[in-house]
This record gives sequence, C-alpha cells and structure tokens, in this order.
Amino acid sequence: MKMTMKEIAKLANVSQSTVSRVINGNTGVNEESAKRVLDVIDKVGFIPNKAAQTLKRSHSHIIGVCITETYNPYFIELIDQLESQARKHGYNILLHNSNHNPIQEWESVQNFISRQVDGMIIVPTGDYNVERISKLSTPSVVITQNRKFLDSVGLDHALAGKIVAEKFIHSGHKSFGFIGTEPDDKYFGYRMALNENGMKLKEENYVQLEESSTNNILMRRDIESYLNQVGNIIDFTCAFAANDIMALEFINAAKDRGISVPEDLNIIGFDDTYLAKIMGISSIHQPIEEMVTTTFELLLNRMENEVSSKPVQIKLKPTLIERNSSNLVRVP
Amino acid sequence: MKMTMKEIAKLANVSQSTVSRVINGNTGVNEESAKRVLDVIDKVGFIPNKAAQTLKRSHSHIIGVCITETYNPYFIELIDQLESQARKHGYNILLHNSNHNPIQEWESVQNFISRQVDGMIIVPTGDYNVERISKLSTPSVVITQNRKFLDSVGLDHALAGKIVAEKFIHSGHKSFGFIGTEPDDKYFGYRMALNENGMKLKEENYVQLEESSTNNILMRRDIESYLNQVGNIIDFTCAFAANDIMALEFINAAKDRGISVPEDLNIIGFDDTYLAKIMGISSIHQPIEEMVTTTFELLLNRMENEVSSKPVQIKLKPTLIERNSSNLVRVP
DNA sequence: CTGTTAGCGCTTTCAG
DNA sequence: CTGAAAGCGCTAACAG
Repeated sequence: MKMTMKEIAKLANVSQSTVSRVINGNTGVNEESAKRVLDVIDKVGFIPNKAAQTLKRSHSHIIGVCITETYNPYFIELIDQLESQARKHGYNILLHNSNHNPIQEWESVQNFISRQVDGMIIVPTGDYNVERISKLSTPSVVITQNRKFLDSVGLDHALAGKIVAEKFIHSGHKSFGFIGTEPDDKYFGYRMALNENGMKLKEENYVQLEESSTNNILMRRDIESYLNQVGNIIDFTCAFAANDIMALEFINAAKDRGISVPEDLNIIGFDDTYLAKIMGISSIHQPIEEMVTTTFELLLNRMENEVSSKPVQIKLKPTLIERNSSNLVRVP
Repeated sequence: MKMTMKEIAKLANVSQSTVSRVINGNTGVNEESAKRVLDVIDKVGFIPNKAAQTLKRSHSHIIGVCITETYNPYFIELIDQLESQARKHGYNILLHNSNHNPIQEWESVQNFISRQVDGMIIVPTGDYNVERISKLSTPSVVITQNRKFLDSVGLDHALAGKIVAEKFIHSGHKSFGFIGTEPDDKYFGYRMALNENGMKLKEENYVQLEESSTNNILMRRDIESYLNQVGNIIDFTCAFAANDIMALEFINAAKDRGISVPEDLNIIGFDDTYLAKIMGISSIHQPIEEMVTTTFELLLNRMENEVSSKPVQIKLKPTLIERNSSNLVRVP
C-alpha cells in the first residue's frame, strides 16, 4: 500500500531521480518518461514521504502555533485564520495549547523545534519564554500581544481604552466602571483618557476577576461576589469589559438584579467576537484577519531572509463597533 | 545552533549510537558515559530531529485532525479535548479545516498521509470520502458522527430528539417547532416521539435554515425571513433547535417581536456549549470528553494491532441539561 | 557495555 | 535528458 519512489521508478522504467524530477516540477524530463511516471503515480496513488523530504531539504513546511486558551471565542477565529492563511502559503499548522502555562509553552516550542517547523506563531503566556525563543534559530512571531525580543503584531490596547472612554464621555456619562482581570494597557488607556477629560475611574468600580477565571463558572462567581459586596448597587452607568464574555456575563448578572442594559447601564466589550454580534454588545474590534496577514508577512520574511534585523512591533488600530449595549437610553 | 547526534557524540567522546541509546531510554549504557552525554545535551540544548526519527521508525507520533468548521463553539471544545488527550498519549495534532468541502477534506487526508501521521480523526463533510479513507493503510476514526466503513463515535441523535419531545410533552405543550437545516436524526427522533404520543410536528413549524448558514448573519437572515413569512406569529409554544447558536438566534429574533422565552415560548438547544450555559438555554449535552476518550481508545487500538476487524459504531447517550429556556412559565 | 554499519525515502550534484 | 551516488539525522542490528 505504501509506495516509495524506488518502486514507482521500477514500474515506470526510469531511475528514482527521474521520478523525483517529475514530482518536483518536471524540469528537463522527456515528455514520454514524464507521462509514464505520472501515470504510474496516478494508478497506484503514490504520495511522497514528507518526512524524508523534510530530512533532506531541512525544512518541513510546518508552522507551529501555540495559543494560550480556547475558552475565548476570539482564539477560534484566530486559529481559523491561521490555518487558512497558512495553507494558502503552502504550510500546515501544528497546534498546541499552553493553557497559560509557561512550562507547557516551552515544551511546545521544543516540540516544534524537534519537528523542524519552519516558523512559529505564538500567543505567549507572558514574558517567561520570549527571550529564549528569540535566540532560537527558528523564526517566530508573537501574535495578539506586543513583546520585546521578537517580532510581534498586536493591537493598540491603550488606544482601545481611550476610544471607549471618549465614547462614554461623549454620551454624557459621569461615572465609569471597568471589568477585567489584572490592570493592563486597555485599563491604563481608559483611565488616562478619563483623567484627561477631568473624569475619574474610582477604584471601587474596578470589577476585578481572578486571572484564572477563564471559565464561565468562575467568572460569574467573581462577578456575583463583586455585586454582593457593593450591595447590588452599581455605582457606575457605563463600563468597559476586557473581553466580550466578561461583558456578557456582567450584563446577565446585572439583569438578574433588575438593572437593564442599555437603559440603566452601558457596556462595551472587547474582541468583537460573534458573541458580541449575536447579543448586540458594542465591542472593540480586533482586525484578526489583518493581524494574521501581517504575522505571515513578518514570518515568511524572516524565513526567507537569514538577515536578523531588529524585531519589529506592530500595533494595529482598534475600532469601536457600536451596538445596542452602549446605546444610551436614559442612563446618566 | 542546530546540533546533531554526531556532534554530541564527538563532544562527549562516545559514538553516535551511544548518544542515541541514552536518548532512547538509557538501556545498557555505562553510567559515566551516559552522564557525560546528558551533560553535553543539556549544555548545548540539543533536540533530536523528529523528521529523521519518523523516517527511520516510520511513525511520526502525529495525528491528523480534520474538522468541518470552527463557527460552532462546539468544535472548539472538541479541538481542545483532542489536543490535550493527544498530548497525554504522546501525540501531536496536525489541524485541518475542511470547511465542509469534500475536496479540501481529501486534500487534507493526502497531506496527512504524506506527513506519515500515525492516525487520523475526522469530522466528515459527508459520505464523499469515508470509503476510500477506510481503504488507506493509516487507521482513522470518525468523530461526532456515525459512518459506515470506519470506526466512528457519535451521539444517538434520534434519542436526543426523543428526549426533547418527551420533555415538551411532559410540560404540557401541544404545538411544536423545529429549527435546523436539513432533516436529520435529531429531527426524525423528535418527530417520531411526538407521533408516538399522539402529537404532530406541523410542516410549517419547521424553521428551515440554509445548509450554508454557518455564519450568524445568514442564519439570522433566514430566521427573520421565516418569521416575516408567518406574519410574526409563531404557531408553536416550544421548539427544538439543532444547535445552540440557532436556539439563541431564534430566541433573540422572537424577543424582538415581543415574544419572551420561556414565558411565551420554550426552547431547547443542542450541543450544550458555553453559549447555552451563559445564556441559560436548556440544551442537549454531548459528552465531548468521553467522545474523545473513546475515539482515542479506538484509534490507538487500531494503531497497535494490525488486525483489521470490522468497524465499530459507537453511539453515546445524550442528556438534557435543563435551564431557563425550557422552564415552563405560562406557555400552553 | 559500545562502536561500526546499513539503511529509512528523498533530493541533488555529478557525470555521461 | 537521465542514471549513479552521496548523504540529510537517526535507529537498530551486529559484532566485539
């Protein structure tokens, strides 16, 4: 069942190298023999062994992709783009999930190396491994975030925060909230823009979720506990959520307490996943397709040119997609 | 930067085969030399070339996975399980997405073969390729569906339909709806159970969505057009949706017309994705983890034993997870 | 316990 | 235009 070139060669009455030649582009092979080879290949359904090709050519046409989670639908759209654009360029995807675990991340990277991947695309678990990844001879690019040492294509999160802040201010809001895990650029950009406009983000209006709340039971529990803590009285009339799931969960929790969105509370999420689309939640859109396109440009460039120039940091621009949840009705 | 065993051997003053021995389990190697080798490996960060190993051992420790879409969050949970369980067994995942396209599916399979995958796990696009896949020397198992010719682990969809039907009848409903693309086992099981209980599923209560509605804009459009067609009057008080997204979209569309769930309309979805969990939608739960576990059992078994026994069809049992959307309030 | 040797299946000079 | 031959990095007899 599993043929080799040698056998094809015998069947077609040519040498193995001729078989190889016709498979790799036909250059300089007599039409007759070429046809004969092609016929045999077709008849027996021969498929060349890529392990051997990889060994010989020392490149595999595989790209290792390591993401941090699959919980957020955002990552699915990312995987989808990655897979389809990779294929467009003639590459396959070896997919790993680090689950936010730096050790697992490093193991994945080692695995990629051992498989002779031609490049890696990584959503890092943090700063843990980026520097040593940058020292490897296999080119990598960070996606979704910006990190030193490596090419990276992310989003201008601070600008996202600013856009949201300005939208809220423009709508006439006076008290603001934030829903997220640890403070990040989104948060800082949001707060700063608020300050610049003479507004303030009160500390008690930071609905802080545990970093580990990457599953809905925990997330909802954290939200409930916040709400109970403030006696079910939400002191803000608008809030920026660090992702769409958080936005949605907060909206649900509020609704259970008779607080309606957008009537009593305006919410803007982040990622603009289909969750936001289905539920009519305003959200900061990340241009995933463009992000992936840019990532491949960088990666393919590094793969082709040995030249190791300085890493570049690309920050794409976020845009606000307005839907019902920030559609001021009677709030302030 | 990229070392080979030969170089390690030289640095550690042993032969290449000794290096190979210590890497592959240390059996029968003098402790001294072993330690020396290990030290060198550690110092230079040597990682063996799996392409060479694959070529030599003629197995790759890769499993090819080909799914049909990423739109439904159900598939994400599937990918996640597949990846983590594969890793647990020492395998990596090569991920492809056929996008419901049989031609792409076959290309993926060929690609898998060329990469010497040890096995394949496939969500088929239909019956197009299963038979010829079954003839390949690489073992495969179908997941999520049941198909002839190949080992397959799916769900008892007809039973799911029956469970839903009985739940609705038990709640006292008298008129029933169905939301989905083409009629399938879910639908038939549902209708049959209804009939057996003296009830009827009227043809005009079949909210038929285009097969291609695998993105929310199209799906919503189809729902809207159905609703407009029936003059915004929903003739049923309960409906079974073929997946959670459809359920949610229908609930939203109904809500826009002043029809509340569960007050005026009960809905049960399918897949029990986090969408259902977050939104409080009752749904038929698919035991994804168990499904994947079973799939690996079958696959690993085929991979280890050359014996080609008859393909087995496994149908796991669905369960209904009741949430708010089927929580009868005043409907019938 | 360890080194030597012969390939795994393919690509790629090098001659002819 | 085409065959012979070397070798990619590794494993696994086979001798010692």
